[in-house]
Parts: sequence; C-alpha cells; structure tokens
Amino acid sequence: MKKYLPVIKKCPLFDGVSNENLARMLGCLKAKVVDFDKKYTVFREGTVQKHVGILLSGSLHLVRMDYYGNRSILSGVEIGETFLEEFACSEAELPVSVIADEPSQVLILDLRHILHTCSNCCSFHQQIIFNLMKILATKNTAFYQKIDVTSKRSTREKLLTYLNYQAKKTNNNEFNIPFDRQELADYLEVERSGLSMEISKLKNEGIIDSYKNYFKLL
Amino acid sequence: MKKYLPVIKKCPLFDGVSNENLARMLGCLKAKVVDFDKKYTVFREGTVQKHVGILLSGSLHLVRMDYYGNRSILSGVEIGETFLEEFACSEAELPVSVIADEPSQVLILDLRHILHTCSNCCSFHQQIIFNLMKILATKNTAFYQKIDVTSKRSTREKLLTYLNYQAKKTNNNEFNIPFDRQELADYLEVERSGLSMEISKLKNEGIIDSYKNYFKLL
DNA sequence: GAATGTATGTTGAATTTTCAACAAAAGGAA
DNA sequence: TTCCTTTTGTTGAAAATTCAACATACATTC
Repeated sequence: MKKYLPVIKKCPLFDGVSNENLARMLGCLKAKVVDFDKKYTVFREGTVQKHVGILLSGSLHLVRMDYYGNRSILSGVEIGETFLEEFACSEAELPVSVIADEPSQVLILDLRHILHTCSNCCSFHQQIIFNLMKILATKNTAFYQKIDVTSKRSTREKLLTYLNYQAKKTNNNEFNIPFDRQELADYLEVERSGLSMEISKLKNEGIIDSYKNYFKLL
Repeated sequence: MKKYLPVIKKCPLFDGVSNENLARMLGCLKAKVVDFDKKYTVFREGTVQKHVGILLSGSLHLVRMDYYGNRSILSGVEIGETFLEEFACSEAELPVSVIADEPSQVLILDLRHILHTCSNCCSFHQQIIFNLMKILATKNTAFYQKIDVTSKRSTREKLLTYLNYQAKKTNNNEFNIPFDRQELADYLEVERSGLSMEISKLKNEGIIDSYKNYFKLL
C-alpha cells in the first residue's frame, strides 16, 4: 500500500487529508489493494456493488454488452481516478463491467465505511463524504455541459456551443482548448473531417479565429 | 410551509424521514419557502450558490445565455424535484440561470446546513446526506446512459442502443417505453420523422416489433 | 355521429454528415 | 537537413438526416 500513497493522495477523494492522517484513515476505511491480471473482470455488469474503486496502476475499461452480445467500451479509467462511485451511491445494478486493460492494481473501498462515521476518526469521514459528493457533483456538471453541447444537431452548432462554454469559463473570447482535432471531434461526437471543414468555414466567415488549439470568438 | 408538506415528503431528499420528524428537520435545516413571480430569476448564471432548491409549486426553467446573448432552455424542473444540488456540491459557478416560468414557490435549503451535522438531529442529517448522494449518483447514472445512447452516430443505432437499455433494465425483450414519439426523438436527439421511418424499417426487417410505446426485440 | 385535435407515419427535396482518400503542414529523430 | 510520423485540412461521392408538408389513425368533445 505504502508504495501507492502518492497516487492515493492525489485522488480527489482524499483532498484535504494530511499525509499522516491518510494511512490511518485507509485502515479505518478497511481499504484493500487488489491485483488484476490483464482481461480480468474487476466488477461485473448486472451486479450491485457497494464498492468504490481507485485505480493505482495499469488501466481499466468500462465495458458494456448489448442485447446481442456486442461489446462496447464506454470509457477508460485513469490512474488516480475513482470509479463506480456513482453506481455504488445510487445502489443501481452496474450497467457496465470494469475490465483490466493491462495488469492493474486497484484500491477498493467499501462505500458503507465511507458513509457511516465510526468512532475513530469522524472528522475525516466528514471530509471524505464531502469529497465524494463533490466528485459526483463535478461529474454531473461535466455531463450536463456535454449533453448541452452534443444535443445540438449540426457540427457548427455543437462547435459554437462548445466554444461558447470555453469563452464563458475563461471569461475571455480568446482561449486554448485542451483537445486536439480528433479529440474535439470525439467530444462533440462528429466527424473529424467535417469538424475541420466547419472550422475553416467559420474562419472564412469571420466568426472565429483559430490556430491549432487556440480559438478566438469574433 | 405546512401546505406543502405532502410535496416535500415526496422529494427524494427526504426519503426515509418520518412525518413527525420532517417538520422538525426543516427547522433544523433553516428551510425557507420563497415566492417568485413569473419571469423572475431565482438564481443567476455565473454566481456561486450554496443553496439547493426544491420546487413546491409552479414551474422553473434552467436557462443559459450564450456569448452572443442567445437564450436556450436546457431543462425544466418539475414539482417535488430538487435543483442546483450538483452546482452547490461542486462549488462551481452556475452555468445556468433558474427562471420562474410561472408564479412559483420554492423551498430553499442551505447546503452547509445539510452537510454539517448539528447537535439537534444528527441521525437525520446522516439520512439526508445519504439521500443527496443518491440523488447526485442517480442523475449521474442517467446522464451516463443518455450519453452512451446519444453518442451513437445514426438514428438507428441510437434507437437500438436505447431499446437495449430498456430490455436490459426490464430483463425482458418486451417492454413499454415512457416516451411518446416526439419525446423519444427529443431524448435520442433526432428528428421525429426520421425516427418514425427507422422504426418502420426495423419492423420490416424483422429486427423489432412495436406498437405505440410497446417494443419487442426479436 | 360529426367535428376537432393530437399523435404517428410517409414522402421527396434540400441540406448535412460521413466516409475514404489524399494533400499539406508540423514535429521529432537520426 | 532529411526522413518519418502524426496531425490537420481538403475533396467528392455516398449515405443519412432534416425539413416541410401532407396522410392516416386514434381519441375526445359536443
């Protein structure tokens, strides 16, 4: 466990927890480090989980099987990220399986130990509960924005809605976006070539200026 | 306040709270009922709110202004629903304004009173915190699914992904959906006419059977 | 039953997006 | 520099979606 303390410390679930308290807290939460081989199923779709995971090393995929047995990868989990907290908290059946994409180590926490304060270290519990709420709420806010953007019907509208959010966020009509073209196309859920074309058009029409990941609304 | 107790009781934030405790609890949380005239801004975009709202009567819209001043309605709030809890918990600036669509009454709670347990009725706090987490997590799960559905590129794929979720959810290849055609089109973010056409095609191809809001995967 | 309104299905033309393929530009490594 | 790789831009044809308009079915009201 010690080896992974730096990763664990960076996880937003433990924001505001001091180094010396972290180890004690992990004991209090009965946190366990578990190894998974490549291709191993960490959690299985359809089960109800009371556990929250934090990826310590390796790489995980959230995968769904449809009615006909086709597999689709919904997202990846990065090192230091929590996963499954939304399903643990909502007490819903997992709509996805979590599969190790390579040999991975996972810190597994029982949500009940997080939610129910114990006699040892209640002050930490309060902090963790608050952090967990913030993680859920932040994901929620991000989803909210993404749905607003992608619900637009045309590539142009999606792009402009996205750029608008960025302009508002930075409080500036000039900004750099954190995506390259392909990533932006994936986020907007459009074709990369169509996106490039639309950016060119908007430039020619004098609506935006752009170079690489720099954008300016005119 | 008394008048609205039935509405408040049905709000998922107060799940598991007994009738007699509810009133006491609302006092403990310093809950306030506030009236808003039609068109009045309940909360303003760009501000940071520590408040969670529950709609008691009337109707609210979540509205966003873009960079050019165009208004778009992102969603509506129904009676008994909580709103803004995701932004209060994430401590983010509101990306939307909340506008009264008609004269409305709103129960306003300070998130800090929810999160920080007091000496009076801590057992309730625990329950409310748990409920709030569940609300956030459930919204999250619903967003998750919606994005999975709408990220598909064609009307056919969106529809089939959605129907698959329903089949999995009901654990049955026959089910009724809670949407009429226009609502389904809006959820899938496609054109109603195109959706109707695709449903017809899928029927002709023997992939699904359907009548009104009844669907069957074959 | 007639009249009305609402939901759904169908159609064809206009528009947009996707797809595949290639061109051009940028960045790194030898 | 040159070579190689990656990213981005461009293009035209094929496919899909949107849009507007109308047809049909169903339910409700008078």
